[in-house]
Amino acid sequence: MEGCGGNITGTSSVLLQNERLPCSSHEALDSLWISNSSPPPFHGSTSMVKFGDARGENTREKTFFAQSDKGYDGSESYDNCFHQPEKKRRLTAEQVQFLERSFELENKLDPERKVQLAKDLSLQPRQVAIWFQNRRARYKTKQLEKEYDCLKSSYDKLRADYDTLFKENESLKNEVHSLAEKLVQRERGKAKSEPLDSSTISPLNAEPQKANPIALSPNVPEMPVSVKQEDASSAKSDVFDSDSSHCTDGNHSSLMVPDDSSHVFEPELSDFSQDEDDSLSRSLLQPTGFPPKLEYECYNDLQCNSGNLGFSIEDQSTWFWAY
DNA sequence: CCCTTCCTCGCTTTTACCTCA
DNA sequence: TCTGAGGTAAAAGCGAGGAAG
Repeated sequence: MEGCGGNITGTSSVLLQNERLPCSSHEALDSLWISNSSPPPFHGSTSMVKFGDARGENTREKTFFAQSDKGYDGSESYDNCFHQPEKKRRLTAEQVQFLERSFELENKLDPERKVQLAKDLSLQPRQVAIWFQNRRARYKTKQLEKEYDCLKSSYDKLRADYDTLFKENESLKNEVHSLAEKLVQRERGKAKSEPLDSSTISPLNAEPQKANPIALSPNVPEMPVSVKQEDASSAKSDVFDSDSSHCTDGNHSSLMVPDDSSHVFEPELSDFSQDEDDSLSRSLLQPTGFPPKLEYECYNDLQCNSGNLGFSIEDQSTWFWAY
């Protein structure tokens, strides 16, 4: 009964751990092979010499062998040892360490390797296979967690970039807004200084005011209503009419900001002759280069969406993918 | 083409072990 | 110090599906 004594070898622990009948023919052979391996496999290979030397350094290992000792040295008889319902036994730290090293080399088991590992660790080949299976599952979980963290950090970065750009966009829009307001006031002053003669007011002169979105914007408190009314009676543009059909909610003034901005960035209108002024206005008022109609129509919604910085959906897709 | 066997995988259950009140 | 509840990690069970003979 020395095998059940305090000096529990790897083989005896195997007997403890693996008393369940194997469930397949090859496992039956495995079981026979394990129990018939005369020298304790722990001492049979060079790797296991180290493995055996490491024993006792780990408390869990101690626990495991203490339990084994209890099974053999305690009140329970030898028969009880082998006929009581099998209890799960955690692999020892050394066994796990050995399996981990093997897993690092190759996370899949071929039959020969499985048998060899089982032999080295005094485990059932099935136990080795199950350990690898569970280990692969854990590895996969970790990988998923890593991927999640990676994606999350990427998302956070994109989100921060977006917030920055959104604020910048808002700031620029406010700037455009205020400059447009100044421009309207300047236009009003110019209109007052010049006599209101219908013959002198060319459609081109009136066009900036007609196209002036500020005049329609309910968001601008300092609205030059008088100017609007003066011109609107005679110069109510088709643009407004056509736009109004799309902007029935009256909140689309900002859609026309690009027009304003084109004026805003005019050098010094007073330095130009009237013809130059007109031609410049005409060129600046050309719709070419402005976002397509779709964007105008969707701009307000896009703003509410707060996820697009005013770019069209199509633009967004390419814009973000550019990352 | 069908059947059998073996293996892996994903999911679930069971068990051992730890922590804490 | 002991104990029981609760939580967690790991070993093992189970069924589905693929590959090979």
